[in-house]
Amino acid sequence: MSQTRERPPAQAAGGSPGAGGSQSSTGAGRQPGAARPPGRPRSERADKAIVEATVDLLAEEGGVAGVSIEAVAARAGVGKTTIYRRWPNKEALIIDALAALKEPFPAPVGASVRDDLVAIAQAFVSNKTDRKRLDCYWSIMGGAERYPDLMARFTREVIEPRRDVIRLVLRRGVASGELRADLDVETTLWLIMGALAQRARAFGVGPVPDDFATRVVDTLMTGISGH
Amino acid sequence: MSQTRERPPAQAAGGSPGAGGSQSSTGAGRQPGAARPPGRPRSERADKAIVEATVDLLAEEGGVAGVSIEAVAARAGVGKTTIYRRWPNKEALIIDALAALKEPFPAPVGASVRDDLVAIAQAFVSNKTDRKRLDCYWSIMGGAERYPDLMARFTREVIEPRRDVIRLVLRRGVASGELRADLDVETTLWLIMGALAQRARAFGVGPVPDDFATRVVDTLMTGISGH
DNA sequence: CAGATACGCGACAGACCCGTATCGAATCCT
DNA sequence: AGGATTCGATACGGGTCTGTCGCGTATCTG
Repeated sequence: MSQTRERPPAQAAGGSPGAGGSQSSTGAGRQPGAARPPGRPRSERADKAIVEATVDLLAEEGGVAGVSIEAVAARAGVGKTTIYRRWPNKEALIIDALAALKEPFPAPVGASVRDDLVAIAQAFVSNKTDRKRLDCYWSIMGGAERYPDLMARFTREVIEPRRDVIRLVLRRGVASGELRADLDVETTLWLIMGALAQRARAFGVGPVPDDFATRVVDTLMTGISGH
Repeated sequence: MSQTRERPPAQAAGGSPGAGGSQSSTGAGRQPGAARPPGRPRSERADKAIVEATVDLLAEEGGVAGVSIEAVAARAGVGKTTIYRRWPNKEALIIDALAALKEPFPAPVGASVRDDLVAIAQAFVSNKTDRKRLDCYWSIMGGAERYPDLMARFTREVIEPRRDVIRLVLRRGVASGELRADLDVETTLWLIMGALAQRARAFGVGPVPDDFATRVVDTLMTGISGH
């Protein structure tokens, strides 16, 4: 869906590229029966540098508009040619680069649903990778009308899997009786994610306090009603 | 804080410019004792058109980067000169233009705190002006690191006053006993605003359903705990 | 009326970016 | 060795945007 140049991808495209990265520069994921093409193989090092530079820029610049191919090339220490040989344009590059943020999220199994939710929420606002993910989220959602495909794919491949983790925890809570039997899972999801995402972005009122995750979960657990 | 040109502002700057807009093109808010400057007065019509075009573009383009002076001028049917005569650069223009979104929000006084919250939440996601405000919010927050002054001022002058309305309702609920005596007002605020803002931006899952505001408030009121 | 200023329009230099092309050097296979 | 391909670097034409300037016209004051 991204490469339009002559060569076949030779790139991640579904697999987990960051798994090994071991010895040889290539020869790992080669198709059995497909001969290696002649000539110098593409640099995996360049692949990684480009994707990382793209994600970093997206997170820092606060918008797709701030990511220019030239800036990516400079930051990755790579020629523009090397980028255009792999992706036809900026949007395709960003779409592929976002796959770098996919790495899923193991559902914690702690003493209680409350503890699990707190653990997830805590990671959401304090973990470094999660923070980068969140910055990219804001960058993409801000320009969502401009790049709907980008938003759709990011939502499907990065956001939803993480929401699924919370869904799982919530359903487990319903099953165990820790949560209401008639729980509105989706609305609860919006409440949790919304509060965390919004608060994490509001620099004006200072950094996210340590106990914020706890307060969110507990307020939500208990409810605000007086009875 | 914005105009650097020779002339004094002659612009809103604190007042409510959209109130009258009645007959004469000027002569309304003139200082008693200060003589009117010679020459053709600045067009109020251009003022309004520029500000409106700026806000619209900010909401539509999904980012500060998408607002160019040239686009604003074209959309407002105005020469670039007319803009540069009033504001020194894009950021100053946007800062002033956002004042157009200030109009506060009367705290509803309905039968119950729950009804008030639902009313506010409903307006938040369905009212047209509120939707534009929300789009601007996303645009600005996305590029918050790039334009911290812009975000700070927008937060202070547009967002916080509206949060204050909800704070008031929540405190009223605590006083009347409808809400818990030990309510964590700020966290509750993040939960409500976060859920609404996030959901309103997630086009991928369809438009905001009519009952979303109700579900958010009720889930929050009741809590999710099983006991 | 004359003087002062604002108006919309278009031109301009400088900056940035896109996407392509070309270069010599490097890397891989046969 | 020789052919194929990629590498980073650089240059290019074409586009958009910025902020300034000059033009002829419109509007207001005295």
